[in-house]
Amino acid sequence: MAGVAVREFARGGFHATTIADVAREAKISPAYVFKLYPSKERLFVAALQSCFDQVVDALEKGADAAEAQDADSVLFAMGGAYADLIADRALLMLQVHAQSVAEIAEIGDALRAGLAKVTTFVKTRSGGSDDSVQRFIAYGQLCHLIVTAGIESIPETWATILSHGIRHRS
Amino acid sequence: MAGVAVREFARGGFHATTIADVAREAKISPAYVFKLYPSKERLFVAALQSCFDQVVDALEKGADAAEAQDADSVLFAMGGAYADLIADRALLMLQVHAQSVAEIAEIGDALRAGLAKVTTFVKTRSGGSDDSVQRFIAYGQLCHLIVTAGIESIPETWATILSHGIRHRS
DNA sequence: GCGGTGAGTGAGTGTACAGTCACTCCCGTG
DNA sequence: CACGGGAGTGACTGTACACTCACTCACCGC
Repeated sequence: MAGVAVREFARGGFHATTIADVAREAKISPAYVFKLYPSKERLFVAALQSCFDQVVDALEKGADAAEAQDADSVLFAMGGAYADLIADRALLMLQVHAQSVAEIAEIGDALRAGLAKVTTFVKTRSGGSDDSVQRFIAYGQLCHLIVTAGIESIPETWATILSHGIRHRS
Repeated sequence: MAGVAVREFARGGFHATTIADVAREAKISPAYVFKLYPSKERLFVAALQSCFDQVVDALEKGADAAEAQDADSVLFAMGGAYADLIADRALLMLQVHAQSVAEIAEIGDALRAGLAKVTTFVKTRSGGSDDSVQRFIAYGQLCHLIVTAGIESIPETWATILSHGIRHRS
């Protein structure tokens, strides 16, 4: 259910995705969605929490698989794991959409909670400096821009400057 | 008119902002908005173009005011100018909203055009390396995250890691 | 066989919004 | 004065959506 909501909200964002969309994809009636979640906002929040859980999970697996365990190697491995995770775009798009409706109190709170979890995890698991962690997140955000704007497939100079060295699939 | 559209779309994003909102703020009737722009999408695109024009303008003024003219100094000055420009959040929010509705073809095109302009300008005016320019944009995106999620006013550790050294006003 | 309970739904309701169209008003020109 | 046209609008339409509610049905212990 939350998984379906992730995919649907990732496609259309909060406002352009209807409860009927999610219900159809989950093969239940719209009315039943409201039995499970009290409002559209809360359903979105559930999807966002699931999204951040998956991100932290992926980062952890990436870190565990790192060859060396110094901060830079771990951060590098985490970056690779993140790139793999968001290959299908859904988790990435959901974060971007969440950012754009963060003014809705419940969603803003969930977004901050998710970022707190990710940032804290990256810091403690990698043991890197504050600056390294900040840079890790900054390049993650650049990655979001590249994907949402479809920059990776543009051959022009400006596009290659932005996406140089950023890993992605297909 | 485009200025009003920037402010209104920045507040609510594409889907949650109505033509009536923009019309009210511009003190004209909704019907007349459709005389000036053929669709809501095109109005949004006009706002986005105006937004990127202002960004490039601000970067240019910042670069001109830089003390030294080596690449790093110019980039630093541009960063400061950008921080000043987006102090009122409207231009920043509009970019974030644009990212989240970039799947709408006309908007995606306008977004890419804007990014092309900004990136190309930063590269040529600063004369910095591709990597420096990429880093400049990456930290710009981090800045967007900090503002949209309201991280700058959070005293917790994770929040200070993300917003350390990022300039902002008020 | 009966009452209770949880899973699930069909059929609505009220409202809001993009876009349209026929129209008025005003101002400058001949 | 007449009149052409640009600036601007009121009133409408069709549709879509969040949310509600009374209801059904299957399954359980007794």
